[in-house]
Amino acid sequence: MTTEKLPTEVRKEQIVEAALAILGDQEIKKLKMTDVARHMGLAPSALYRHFRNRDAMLSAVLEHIRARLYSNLEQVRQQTDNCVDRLKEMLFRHGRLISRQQGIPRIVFSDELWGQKRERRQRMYRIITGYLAEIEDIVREGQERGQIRTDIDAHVVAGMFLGIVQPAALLYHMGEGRFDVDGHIGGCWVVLREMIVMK
Amino acid sequence: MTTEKLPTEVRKEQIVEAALAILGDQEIKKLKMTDVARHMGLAPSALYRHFRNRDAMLSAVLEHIRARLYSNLEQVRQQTDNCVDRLKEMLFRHGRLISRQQGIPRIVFSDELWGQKRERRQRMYRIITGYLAEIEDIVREGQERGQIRTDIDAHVVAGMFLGIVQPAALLYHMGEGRFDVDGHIGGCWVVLREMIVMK
DNA sequence: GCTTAATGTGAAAATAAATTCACATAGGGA
DNA sequence: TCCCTATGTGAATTTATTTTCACATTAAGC
Repeated sequence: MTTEKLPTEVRKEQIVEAALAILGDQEIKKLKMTDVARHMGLAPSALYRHFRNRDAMLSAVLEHIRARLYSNLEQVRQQTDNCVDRLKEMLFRHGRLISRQQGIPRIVFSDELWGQKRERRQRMYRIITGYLAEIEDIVREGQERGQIRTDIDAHVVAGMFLGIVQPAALLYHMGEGRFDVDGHIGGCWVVLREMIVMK
Repeated sequence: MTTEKLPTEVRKEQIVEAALAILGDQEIKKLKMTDVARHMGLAPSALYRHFRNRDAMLSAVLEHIRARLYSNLEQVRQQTDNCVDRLKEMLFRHGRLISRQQGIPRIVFSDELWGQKRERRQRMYRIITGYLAEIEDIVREGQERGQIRTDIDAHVVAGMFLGIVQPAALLYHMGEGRFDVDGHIGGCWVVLREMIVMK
């Protein structure tokens, strides 16, 4: 087989995307080098030109996810100025990530990625807690601007955000797409909004 | 090495417990036959006298978990009659399961166990949704007895239960025990209680 | 056009884990 | 007591996957 040759930068990106595509797909399986390679029409050994080993590849996948989550955050900040709307938007975007994007949310609770290597597990932990801290910031800003009740702890709100979004991902994947993510998130948002908006 | 000989019934139980102990332990790793065997001072091949293969063993582990969760439910039902108290008790028991028991909550979101085999994934899905249905029942009963607000959907409350408990498990395991499960659950309970009790 | 470094390949080796198998033995029941 | 079977063992064997390696090829710069 003769395959086009591309610079590493591009290939690295492609490999990460292939990995994500595989993880996001129907079947829940271990991410195999062979699969990733096949998905891109390369020999498995080609992957080693771009990543030292499987581990390095997984780390790159993780980094990609981190970037995605944070860019989402950035976009929402620019999209609207109202903190309640920002929260809502983040919630629904996350929902879309679960049901329509590639395997990002699945990875968040996957042994596969953070399970084995301690260092990676810690990185994942920091990604999630960092993300939650950002949500917390949105809430706090909303409180300062009088859009959100001040007698409710911003940290608790961030916890509820995770509490809405994470079980949805779990049930969606375990239920093989049967679980109604949008419905769940929509319903939860009504309750959450009710609870936090200034009356 | 000369090891005592025990009847299968006993051994099966021991094997499942060894598996759970390993999963619950510090290091998050793939459940290997070798590890389970070593944990009990047996040769790996001995395990095959009791389970056809690794898969059958994992299924037994899953069944054990199911039984544990449901017995918890049963105990709480007998312990108190007040539905709000029952909910609280379930929440805190689950918290203890996360931070102090063997690896049950970790398994709930583990690719390792429900990831590969479709049939097992579906079973896990049914276990969780069934458990939530029971929580929902507690809520509904509380509503009928006038202990819980009726203008709030029992299903939503069950969803929040999962939303409190599951992220706690995730963060506890990823954070290597650093995450304060009791604090999280305690805090959430205050909010939840506030939201659902009849005023 | 040539050179060469980066990228790709297939086959083989390394690693890892599950599983099988021939043999050993404990211990409950005739 | 002796037998028979369930349980246990260690040493292969199988299966799955990652990783290495010697060699091929492309494309970018000279």
